[in-house]
Amino acid sequence: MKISTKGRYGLTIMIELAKNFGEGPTSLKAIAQANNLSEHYLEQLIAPLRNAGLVKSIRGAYGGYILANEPAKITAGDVIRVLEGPIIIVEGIEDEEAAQKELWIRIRDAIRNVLDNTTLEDLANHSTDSEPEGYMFYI
Amino acid sequence: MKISTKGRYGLTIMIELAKNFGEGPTSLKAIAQANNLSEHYLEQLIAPLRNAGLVKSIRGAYGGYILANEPAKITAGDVIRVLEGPIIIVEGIEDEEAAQKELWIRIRDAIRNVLDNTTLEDLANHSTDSEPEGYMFYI
DNA sequence: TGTTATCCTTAGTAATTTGATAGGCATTAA
DNA sequence: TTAATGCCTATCAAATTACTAAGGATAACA
Repeated sequence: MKISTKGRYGLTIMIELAKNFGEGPTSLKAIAQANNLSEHYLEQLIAPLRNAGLVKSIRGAYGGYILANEPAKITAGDVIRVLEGPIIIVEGIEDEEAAQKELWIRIRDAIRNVLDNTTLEDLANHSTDSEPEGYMFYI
Repeated sequence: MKISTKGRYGLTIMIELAKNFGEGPTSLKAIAQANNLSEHYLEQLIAPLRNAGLVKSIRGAYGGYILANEPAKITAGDVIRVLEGPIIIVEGIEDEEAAQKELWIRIRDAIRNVLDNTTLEDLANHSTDSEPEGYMFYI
């Protein structure tokens, strides 16, 4: 179980757009180069973000993308939900698994709380406070 | 992103063993039948649980599995970590993604908190308080 | 008007994971 | 000796992930 590169790269895109908010469109090419990612792959990630109304596109030369809303009004949850799809699917849980229900509800609520209370503004401003390397991200 | 059946079925096994704790071994066959699952598939899930020292096996006729410890001393985190592997891999995060670090840390800690504070005893006793159907588990 | 930079769409694909199924050997209680 | 169980290895179809490839549509700008 993990958060895939879809969610991570998607957040990377959105944070870049948050940093450039109010300064006109940012091209995917610029974002891809700045973060050393495949532009083609990012195109596939931003498509659902556009469909979800989180970003607006400006076509043609010197076009690009802009956030559809202020960075303080877009949460990490908005982005992750679009790109990672349903998290903790325990839908259609069997009666036999009823004992586990409480656990999944607790985990779901804990994650929701973080995702819905962290905005792009939070993430864009935190930029490079560079903690020590070697920290780990296993639960 | 989701918690797969590995984690769910694994918890199902462990909760059954918790219910039968102190009453001798429980066979996988019995657990499989009670929960309408494939016995062969459960074998593959319990192998890592045994290797991790969470359960002990008793071979031969009328054998089965028992918890290696009291239900109150085994947490959901012990089980999930073994079966689901690393959660939220953001290891080897790039410098460019530094802005996201705070988010992953917050989510990691929130999930850890739930997993490490929910024991098999909690889950085994909660059994069938049967909440209304149709609740959802998307984040 | 032509060029170029960009968005947009579809298709393909190798590697990995998931969720099993199958067959058979090893061990032990009765 | 038999039957019940754990244990081990292999196989496999479907889905997902993380891309790559190719090219069309649109619009700024010279």
